Amino acid sequence: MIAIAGRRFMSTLELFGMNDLTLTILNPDLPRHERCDAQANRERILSAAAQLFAAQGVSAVNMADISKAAKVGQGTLYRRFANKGELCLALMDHQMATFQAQVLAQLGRMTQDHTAKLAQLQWFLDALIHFNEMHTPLLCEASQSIYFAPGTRPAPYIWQHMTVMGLLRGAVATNEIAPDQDLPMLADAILAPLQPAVFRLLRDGNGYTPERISATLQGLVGRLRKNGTLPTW
Amino acid sequence: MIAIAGRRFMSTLELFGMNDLTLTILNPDLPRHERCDAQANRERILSAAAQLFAAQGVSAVNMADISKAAKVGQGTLYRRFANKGELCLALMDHQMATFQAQVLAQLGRMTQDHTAKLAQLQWFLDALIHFNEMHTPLLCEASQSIYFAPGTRPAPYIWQHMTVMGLLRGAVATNEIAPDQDLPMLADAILAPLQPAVFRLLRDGNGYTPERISATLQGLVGRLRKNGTLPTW
DNA sequence: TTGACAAACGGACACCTGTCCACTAAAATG
DNA sequence: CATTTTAGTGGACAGGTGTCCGTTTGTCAA
Repeated sequence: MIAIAGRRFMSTLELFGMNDLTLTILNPDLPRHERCDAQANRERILSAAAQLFAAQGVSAVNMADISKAAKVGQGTLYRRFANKGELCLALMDHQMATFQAQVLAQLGRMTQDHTAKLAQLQWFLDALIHFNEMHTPLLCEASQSIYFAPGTRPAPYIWQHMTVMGLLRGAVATNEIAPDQDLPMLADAILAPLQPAVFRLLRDGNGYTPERISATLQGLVGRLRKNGTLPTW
Repeated sequence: MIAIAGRRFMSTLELFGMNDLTLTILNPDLPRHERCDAQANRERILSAAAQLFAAQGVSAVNMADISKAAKVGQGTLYRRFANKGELCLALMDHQMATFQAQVLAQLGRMTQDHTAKLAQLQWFLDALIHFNEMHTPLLCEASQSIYFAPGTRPAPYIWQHMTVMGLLRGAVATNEIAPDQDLPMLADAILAPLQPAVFRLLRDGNGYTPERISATLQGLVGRLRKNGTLPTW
């Protein structure tokens, strides 16, 4: 029986790329407990995967390879990470948290400096583009293999969306943009080109540079402002 | 002769959703020949697939099922369609061609009526959204399994991009929008939310209606106009 | 017609992903 | 410490994709 109960749930969250911080915030009280052998295995798996990915590229490595390299059964591997995408997300967890912290700090600074909200949004998009640029293979793998129940979305995307929404709301408050807009959908539209698969298509399929992508998105955001003038930023 | 000639190559193109018109234009002269037994098999496969998809849903049907239902070996199936996505695209070929023709006709009409180019673009995006809406499962399957060589993109997307580009150029010519913009990238940014996978995320993951998506995109396009006023359309 | 050859055929097979389940061992309990 | 509970383990296996290759068959030319 039973056994796996709580574990299954946790992995569902981890699958969404939540780091402990986020997890704690969004789910203050959850089934705990990961046995120490389990934790050791988790770490062996992560480091084996990191090595293999670095050596052969993300797409050339399969789950069996990883379980062999980590000296762990397949069942164990899949118990910790339901699929390759989840594993990739876990590998980025730390860098994701760092990135989020930096963004938060910078936006705070800009607000203190009275930087316009739209300009903050433009900065954020640029930062996000560079983050995507650095982690394209892992992000693509993750976005490909993770299953989304209707009404649910992966945590990284939720965070991005929340951030953009917050800035747009701020821009409404400061009278930078018109208030009668569908802000949630607008945020999704702005973020669409940064979905990993689309981003890769733009980069590799179309040959656009990150700068070019960034410039166009910033142009679009600049045009949101009420008077329609070009952004000064 | 011939009839089916050049079929093999054609299938490579069809994989990209090209109809005969497009094909002819882009590839006036190509290796010919598809044997008549091959053509018969192709049709048996397509109709078997259509039936199975209708009965059980696209994702519930696998290639082995299709080959069995079509009374064809697996090898034959894969010779005709390298993967499920290619097959899906082939199933939409006719409707895709029809849609393209209708779009072309309507845009021609609008141009004759001196409708503004940006308004034409807004109409086009709306039409595209409804096309996506009708074919989401097939489009998603197709976009998932087709491999893109760097520098290449699937034909449906090429056509969409060309259309948007043409309208944007027109809008520059009629002085509706500023000329100093990165039109190719802008077109991609506008189309990004309509990539099948992203579109499905917006619909199912976020619960947006097609109308809501359409309204926001049209808002974005409206803001491209030089003076920044709201669109009259 | 007939012979030759490329195209087409079909099913066995290699490879991967993800699940299942009988067994093991960590941790909680008394 | 002994016992019970339950998370954790690992490998066999089911299911699906796509490839390979020996055999068959349409087509063309003589």
